[in-house]
Amino acid sequence: MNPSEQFELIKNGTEEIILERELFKKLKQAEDTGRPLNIKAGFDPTAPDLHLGHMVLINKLKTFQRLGHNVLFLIGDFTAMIGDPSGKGRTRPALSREQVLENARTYKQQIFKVLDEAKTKIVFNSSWIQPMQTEELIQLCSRYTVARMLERNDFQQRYANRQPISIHEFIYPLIQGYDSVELKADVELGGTDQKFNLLVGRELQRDYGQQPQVIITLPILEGLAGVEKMSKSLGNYIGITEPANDMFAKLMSIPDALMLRYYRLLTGLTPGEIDKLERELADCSLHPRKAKADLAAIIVSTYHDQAAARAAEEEFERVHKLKKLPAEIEDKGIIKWDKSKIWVVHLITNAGLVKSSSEARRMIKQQAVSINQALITDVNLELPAGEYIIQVGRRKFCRVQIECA
RNA sequence: GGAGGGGUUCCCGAGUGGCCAAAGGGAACAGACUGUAAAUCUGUCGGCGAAGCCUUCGGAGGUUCGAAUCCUCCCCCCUCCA
Repeated sequence: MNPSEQFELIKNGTEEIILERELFKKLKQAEDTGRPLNIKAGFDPTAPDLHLGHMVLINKLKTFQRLGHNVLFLIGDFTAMIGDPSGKGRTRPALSREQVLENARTYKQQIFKVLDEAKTKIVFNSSWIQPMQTEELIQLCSRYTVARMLERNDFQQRYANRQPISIHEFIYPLIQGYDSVELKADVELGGTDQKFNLLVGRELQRDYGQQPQVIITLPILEGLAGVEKMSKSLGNYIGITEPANDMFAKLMSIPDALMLRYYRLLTGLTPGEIDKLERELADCSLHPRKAKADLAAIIVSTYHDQAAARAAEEEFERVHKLKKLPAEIEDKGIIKWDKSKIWVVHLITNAGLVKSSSEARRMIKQQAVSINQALITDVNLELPAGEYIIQVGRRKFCRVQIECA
């Protein structure tokens, strides 16, 4: 593939490339010299549970690998150690060496679902930052000024709004930038929120006499509700190791308005194909539900396989369209009860389908509870011993056996 | 060292003695409808076998018939001045 074709492929779905002509030049250089580019991307060692939000970036790394370049998968174990409170006021506990390595292993298991292991090098920034002498660190700090630091958007805002900025937050971008120097990165990828930090890397490389890295920022993916960014702590994420059924169902629950964005950022369809989808949705020749189911199927087959995706779709139809019981219902085993009958409220609470008896009452009142496929309307209902299939809401099911005294 | 602002139910954020289990928004959950766990509408959103009772508003005491609200001490966060 010639450099301009490569360039277009890389550019697709990105937010910004700084600078485009430098990227082009580097691609050309790589082509001419046969030396692949070093593509850097940094990750937090504390969150080995990757979700689709991470995959926007990882997919882009994959694109580079397809084009023959090398990925430097940087685990920021040192940076995480000093913590990045950024407003949250919570210092992270330093992870032990073993813990970091363990997390790195989990990363590998996940990223190699997509990335090419042979073209990926996993590196830890503690290996060069840790041995750094205080003197060196101070020298590093001397290369940047407070005024320039305050250019960073969130610093600027926090400063203006009289919100705290800790000193070490200034060191954060410096170390991240220094990583690029150490790795001689040609390109660094990051979310749009990382733009400033990525730019520091450029400056520092120039300062250390290296060719500055090209920066590529990628959009931040919104989570399930479509309002906030996808993140584990907000609980609005789709993990890439989740079971196919859950993945499919969660994808079906995203707002329609988010669909095309997911297509664009997560599926690897070409811009042309996505434009076509958009047109078809607009003129109603493509049903939104169909479009979303296709999206879900594509994504599920990426992290599982096509058969799993098909099965997940069938299961989804069965439960949500035909309102039938799912193929597999969790068996909660036997519950021993010391009375001759069990009160429904206790039954569904003990089966673990609701957190409290108040919630159980509410669910019954809201006509959300069925036992053996029959709607429960009486909060005071008592049931004898036996096996029950309980359903709460549209998606919580279980089978349980009750043994009464 | 000095002056001031603040800690509220998952999150944001009202509330300055009873009408407060605590406004409003977000998230979440349920029902209806549908095209799906979209959208929209409606409802729910501390606990208890509940017309009643119990526990919550940074922590510990106190004032009061009655406190998230007033007082005392303590912890934590922030800003400004030096």
